[in-house]
Amino acid sequence: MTFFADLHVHSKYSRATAKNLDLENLYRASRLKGITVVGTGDFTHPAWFAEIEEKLVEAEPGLFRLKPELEKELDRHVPALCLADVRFILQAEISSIYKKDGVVRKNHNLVFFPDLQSVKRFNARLDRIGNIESDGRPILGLDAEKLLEITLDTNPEGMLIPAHIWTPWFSLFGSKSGFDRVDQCFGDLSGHIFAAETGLSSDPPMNWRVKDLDRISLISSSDAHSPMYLGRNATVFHSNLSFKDIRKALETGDPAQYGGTVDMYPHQGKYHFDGHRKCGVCLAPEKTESFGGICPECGKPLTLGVLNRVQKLAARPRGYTPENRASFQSIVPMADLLSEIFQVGPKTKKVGGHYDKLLESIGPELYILLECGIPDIEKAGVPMFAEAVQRMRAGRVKISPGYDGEYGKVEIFSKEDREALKGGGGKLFEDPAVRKKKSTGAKEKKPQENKACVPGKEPREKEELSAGPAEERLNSRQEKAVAFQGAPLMIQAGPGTGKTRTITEKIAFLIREKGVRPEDILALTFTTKAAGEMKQRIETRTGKKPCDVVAATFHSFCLMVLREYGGFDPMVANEEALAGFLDKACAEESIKPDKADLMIQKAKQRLFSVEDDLEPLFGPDQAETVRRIWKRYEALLAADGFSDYEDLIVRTVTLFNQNPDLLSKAKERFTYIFVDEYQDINHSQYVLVKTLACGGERLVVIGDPDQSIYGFRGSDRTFFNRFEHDFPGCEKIVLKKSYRSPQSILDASFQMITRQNNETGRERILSTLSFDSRLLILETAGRKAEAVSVGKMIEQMVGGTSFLSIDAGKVLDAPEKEFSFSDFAVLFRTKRQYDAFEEVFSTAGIPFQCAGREKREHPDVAVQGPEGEILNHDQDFWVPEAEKVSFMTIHAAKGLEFPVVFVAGCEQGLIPFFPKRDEPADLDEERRLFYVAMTRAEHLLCLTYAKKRMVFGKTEKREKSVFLQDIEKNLLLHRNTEFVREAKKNTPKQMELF
DNA sequence: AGGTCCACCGTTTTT
DNA sequence: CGGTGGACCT
Repeated sequence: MTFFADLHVHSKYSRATAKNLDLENLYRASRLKGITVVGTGDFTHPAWFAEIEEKLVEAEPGLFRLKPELEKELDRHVPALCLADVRFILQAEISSIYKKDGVVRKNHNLVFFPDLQSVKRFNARLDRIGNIESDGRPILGLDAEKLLEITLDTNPEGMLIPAHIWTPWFSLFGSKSGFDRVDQCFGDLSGHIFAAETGLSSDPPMNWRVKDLDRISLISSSDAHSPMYLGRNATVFHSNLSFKDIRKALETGDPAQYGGTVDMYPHQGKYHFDGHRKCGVCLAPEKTESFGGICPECGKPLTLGVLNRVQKLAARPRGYTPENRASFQSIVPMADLLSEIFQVGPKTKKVGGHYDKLLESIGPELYILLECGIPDIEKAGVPMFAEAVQRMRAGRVKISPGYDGEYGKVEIFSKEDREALKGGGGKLFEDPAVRKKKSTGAKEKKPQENKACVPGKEPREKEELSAGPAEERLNSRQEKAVAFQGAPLMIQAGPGTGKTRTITEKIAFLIREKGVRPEDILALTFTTKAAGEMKQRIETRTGKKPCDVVAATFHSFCLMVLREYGGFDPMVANEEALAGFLDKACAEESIKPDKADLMIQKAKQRLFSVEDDLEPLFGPDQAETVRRIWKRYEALLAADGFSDYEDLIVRTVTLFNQNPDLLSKAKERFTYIFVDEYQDINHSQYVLVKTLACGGERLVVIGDPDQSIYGFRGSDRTFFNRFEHDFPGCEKIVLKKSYRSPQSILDASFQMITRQNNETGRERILSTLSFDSRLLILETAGRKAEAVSVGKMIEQMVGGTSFLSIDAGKVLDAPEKEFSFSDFAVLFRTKRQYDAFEEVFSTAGIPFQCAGREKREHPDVAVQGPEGEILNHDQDFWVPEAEKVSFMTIHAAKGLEFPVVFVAGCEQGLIPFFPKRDEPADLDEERRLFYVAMTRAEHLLCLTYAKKRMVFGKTEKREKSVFLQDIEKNLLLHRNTEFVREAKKNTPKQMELF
C-alpha cells in the first residue's frame, strides 16, 4: 500500500509545544492531514511514555494504534471522508551537545524502536547519562556516535535518523556546530545511518547536490510542535504497514518501497537564506559572499542559512538530479493557501472555517493538495482555492525566503491576479508572466561601507614575543625568567600569566641549552596532580619520555630521601588507620579526634616535638591535653610501624640536620630546585627547602601570594614575601601579562585584592586578550532563584546566541562565541551551596558534575565520563572533558580556568565566610579566595548573591559581599533576576528552533 | 544490644 | 533545617 508517514513529532512534554499535543490529538490531526503512520514523539519522557503504554496497543508488528475505545470516541469528531487508520511508530528526538575533535557539536537525532521493551531499556540507559525527565526532547552531553551505539545495542532493529540535518544550530551538517561529512559524526557506525531528515529549510533537490548523501534515503517530517502543523512535510511509502517494512524501505531506498517525500518549499523555512532578523537583512548566499559574511547593517557575522551551507558542502551544481532519485512533491500547507486567499492569518477563524469545509467535502489535506482532481476541488466552493492548488502543484508560487529564524512568506496571487479572479476572468491560467520566481530578499538593504567591516579589534598591546613556534613563544619577562642564572630566583606569577609554561620552559632550557642533566633537577609541588602535570609538560616540551626530572610532591620527595639516604622505608598509614589511632588516642579526652588531628599536624608542621613546650601553639589550657593525645597517637603509630604524612617531612629535616654528609650528598645531586606554588609552603617545608638550597644559586620558586588560600592547613604566605630576606641577592621577576582573562576582570580583581592592606603603587596585570567583558552582578531573591538564574543564563549561552549581546548594556565585547556545558563553572564557598543548584539543574536537564564531593550520595546523579559512559560510584571524580557544567568550591577551582565563571553566594557570611555569626576568621584569606574565584574566568564572570538565605534553619536577610564595594562601578553591570527573565523571553529561537 | 530523644553545631582539604 | 552523638531507656 501507499501511505504518508510523519516520523518526527513532539508531545506536550517538549519545550514550546502546544498543551493539547497528546496522543488523541495526534491521532485526530493525522486523520485530518491524511497521515497513516505518525511518530509518537518524545518516548524518552517518563510521563509521556506512561501515556503511550496506557493508550496504545500493537496493531501491526512494530506499529501501534490507539485503543479501540479511545478511537471510537474520537471518530465522532472527524469528518467522514477522513476516517482512515492511523498507526503510531515509537519515536523520540535526542539533543546532543558535546565536544568532538575539540569543537562543540550540537545535533538532534531521531530514534525509533519497534517495541515498548526496547524503549524502556533505552530510556533506562539515557536516564543514567542525563536528565530525561525535564523535557520531551532531552538534552544530553552524549556523542551522537555513542547515541547510535546505544540505540543499536538496545535493539539492532532500532533506527537512528539524523534530524533536520541542515539547520545551523543543531544538526549533523549545521554551519554552527555540525560536521562536513556523515562519517565525521558517526565514525565506524556510519553504515547504520541510512536515512536523514531534510528539515523544513531544505528539500531533496538541495540534498541531491551533496555526494555524501547519495546512499541515504531522505525523509521529510513536520517536527510538529502543535497538532495543526502535523504532516506539513511527510514521507511516502509503498510498503506494508510494519516497522520492519518501513525500516527496509528506508534502508534499501528501493523505489518500489520508499516513495520519496512531500516537502514545503524550503524557502518557507526559517533558515533558508542568510541574514540578520534584527537588522532586517536577508541575503542569498552569493550576496553574503560579496559582503564577506558580515552584516551590512550591524557589522557582525551574518547568520548563515541552509542554502549557504548546502552550497559549501555541495559537489554538484544547482539543479543536479541524480539517477534513480526518489520522487518528491512541493506543497504549501492548506492553511497557508487559505490565508493567502483571504488575506488573513493562517490561524484565524475564517481560514479554519474553510479548512473544515474542504475536509468535509473532499477528504484529508494531503489528498486535497496532491491528488484530488481540480474539478472536485472547485465543487467545494471555496473561492480561488482550486486555482491556488493548481498553481501550487505547478510550482507557480512566489516566496520571500526565510532567514535567521524568520519564516518565509508565500505569495500565490498578485494584486492584479486577485482583481482578475474576482472579476471572473479566466485568462490568468495561461498568463506566462506569472512564473515561479524567487525573490532575492524582500528587505535587502544597501550596505553601509563603514559599518560593513568591523573586524576584531587590535590587541590592546603589541606582544613582544621571541621567535619560534607559537607554543614556545615567551614574553620578555617570561624569557628573562627562563634565561636568568646566577642567584636564587623568585617568579611572582599572577593568575593566567603563564606560570607553568615559564617553569617548564626554564627546565627545558636548562636541559637543552645548559647541559643540565634532567635527573639533577628537582621540582617540588603540593599535589600529585601538579607533579604529574609538570612531568608531562616537560616531556612534551623536551620530547623525551619518560623524563628524568624529579617532579614530586614534598611528601613523595621526602619518602624518596628517607629510602635512598636514610636507609629506612616508612609506611604511611592510610586515612582509615590514622582515624582509628586518633580515636583511640582521644578516648576520655576533651579534644575530639579531628580537632586533635589538626593540632598534631600543626605542631609537626612547625617542627615541634612532643616533648617541646606546646603552650605557644595551643595555649596553657590545651597544651598538656594535646601532649597526652599526641604521645598516645605516636605510640599507636610506632606499634604498627606506621608514620603519618607530616612525619615524612619532619624526619627528612631531622635526617639532614643530623647527618651533614647526607645533606651534602643530596645538595650535590640536585643542582636545581624548583618549588611550585611557593605561597602555599608551610614551616617544615620551608625549612627543608632552605636546608637543601642554602648557599647556592640553584633555587627557583614560583607562585602568587594573592592566591594563598590554604592558611587553615598550615600554608604561610609570609615565606613568599620573605624570600628576598631569606636569600639575599636573589632575583625577583614579576609576570604581568595575563593570557587568560579580559582586562576588566583583571582590574576588578586587582582593585579588590589590593584593598587587603590598602596597598598602593602596585602594578596591575595587563590582559593580552583582544576583547573585554564587564562583570555581571546578579541579585536574586533566594538560593533557588540564584540557581535558576544561573541555569537560565547557561541555557541561553549554550543555545547559540549569547544572551550577552541581547542586553543593550552589553556585557561581553567579544566576537560571538559558542559555549558548551563544559565551558561553565559555578564556584561556591561551601559545598552546602551545591544542593540548590543540583536540584534546579537536574530539573532543568542541564548536565553538571561536582568536584570533590565526598560523603554525599546522589544515586540519581550519574557520574559520567567524556564518552558518556558510567567510568564508577565509589569515587567521586570530576572529569574536565565531560560535557557538563562544573560545580566546585573555590579551593578546588584553584589552578583551573573556565570560559564562563559564576561565583555563587557573593554575600556577607559566605564570601567572606563567617564561621560564627558576625565576623570572618581571616578576612584577608577570604579576600584571596575571592580573588582566586574571580580570576578563573576567561570570557565572562558573573557574581551572584541572594537577598535572603536560610542560615541554620532561619531565613536571613543578606547583604552583598563587601568585596564588591572595592570594585569600581564602571566595571560592573548590576542586574536582578528580572534581567534573566527578559533575556530569556527575547531569545526563544535557539533552544527551540521550530 | 538496640532504639529514641534531645542538644548541639554548622568552612575550605592535600599528602 | 538536618545530621551527629551522647544520654538514657527498654
